[in-house]
Amino acid sequence: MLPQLRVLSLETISKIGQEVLLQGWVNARRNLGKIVFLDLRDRSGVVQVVAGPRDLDAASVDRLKDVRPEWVVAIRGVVQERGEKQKNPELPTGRVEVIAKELAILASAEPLPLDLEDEKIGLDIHLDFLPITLRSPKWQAVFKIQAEIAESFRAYLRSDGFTEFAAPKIVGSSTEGGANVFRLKYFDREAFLAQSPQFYKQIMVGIFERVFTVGNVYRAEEHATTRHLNEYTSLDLEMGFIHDHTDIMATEIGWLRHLLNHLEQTVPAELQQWQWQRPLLPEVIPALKLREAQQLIKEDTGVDHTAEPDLEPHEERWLSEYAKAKFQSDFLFITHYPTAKRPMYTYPDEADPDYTKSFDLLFRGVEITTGGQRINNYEQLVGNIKKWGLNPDNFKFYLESFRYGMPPEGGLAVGLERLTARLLGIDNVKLATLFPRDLNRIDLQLSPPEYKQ
RNA sequence: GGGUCGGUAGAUCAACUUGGUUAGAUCGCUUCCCUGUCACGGAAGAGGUUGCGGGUUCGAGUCCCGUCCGACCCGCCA
Repeated sequence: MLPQLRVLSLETISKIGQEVLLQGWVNARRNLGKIVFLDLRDRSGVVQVVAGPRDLDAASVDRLKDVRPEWVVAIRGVVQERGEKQKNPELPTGRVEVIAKELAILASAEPLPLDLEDEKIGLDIHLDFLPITLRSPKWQAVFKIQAEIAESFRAYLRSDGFTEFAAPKIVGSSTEGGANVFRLKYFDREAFLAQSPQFYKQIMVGIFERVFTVGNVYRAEEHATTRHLNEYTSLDLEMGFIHDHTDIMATEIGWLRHLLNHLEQTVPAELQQWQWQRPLLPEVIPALKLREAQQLIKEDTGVDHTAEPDLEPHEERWLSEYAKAKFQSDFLFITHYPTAKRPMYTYPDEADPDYTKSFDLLFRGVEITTGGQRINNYEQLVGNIKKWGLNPDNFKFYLESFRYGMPPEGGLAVGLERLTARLLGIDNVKLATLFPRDLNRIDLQLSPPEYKQ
């Protein structure tokens, strides 16, 4: 067997003539008879290994016969510059190759049930085989990018005086009303999976002024669309001492600008895999009041939805097209949603109390953010809880923050998977989710028995 | 919850409109040949109760009914 050497990533193959230990998966195997070429993949990339009887010991030659794609192997060899005719300028490591001297098999692999390079794999098959489909560079790229989106959120906010906290996922009362909650047994009583960290981030404003949290939230809605999940990752921020909701919008614009630069700096190759088109982000994202937006749609299409409390999905798409053409922006804020259709903590506009100081952010046809100013006055908040038909006793814990001094504040929540999907032009949000939970799927456990093997 | 569309080798699809011997193709898989390939190439081969059940018919992958599964749209939301 091979001596235990340290792992040498492919990035370090710079010194010609160096002896290295490579550990990775076999990406491809080209058997020319006596000589075998292996493309070996590790976290840093892919490199060609040349395995032939001239340099390889007899036992390794024997083991080599069995090696197939996705087998995990360790190879001791020497880095060599390729001959002029053998250089492949299309590959990042096409200038070099590793001459194998010894090969050990760390794990065998059954033949793949699908083709990792196949771009047309069905959604169902893709999701059922996520543990292997995610190995392809294209899907690796999605989730590397997603990790950097979350990283950018953290980095930007931290630099702006925000403190990160972890919000509980098991909660004693359902927060927002509206959306359905997952119920669960909590010892001898009932509890819920959190639909949002809303109450906790507001409470935390009373402590740190500016906070953010990144975590999963749960919605028990029986929807089946390309933009809904039953578990998704929410990027939440909340900040005190604001003037109104526009301060929150300004914070979001600042982050988005940081985000685009951060991605282009940290994961340029991964963006390129998805034919990255940098979103149009003007200095100030255009903003329309809901009623103004509906009026525009009415004028253009003749369909009068100016009495509706929210936009329909096709109207969101229409408005995104409009904003792109009119303002050269892939983003569009819609503000001032009706008070009656927003949660009880949403701040009403003093000038027009039927509408709120709230906003959604549309990005390439889909809503990716909801935010706004919150009611920070204790009496007003209690009054609203009653007005919404809720019992203030159930909100005592939450209300303590406001009873004992809460500054004017507000915040927002961004759907991480939706943002990822829209940034990369992925049609279905499930494909921008590592392990999506939906109506029909918790990994394989809700799938038909024949898939379980 | 309402609506629309779909289900054929391991994968991606064809054959369905107009019913007709042994349901094809590509990739993958197996065996053999090959020391400069790079998604290597070449030769041969295996692999399908056409989701399931029933019906119409001399005959059904194809038409009809039921059922299961899935995708998409809507409601709701991020």
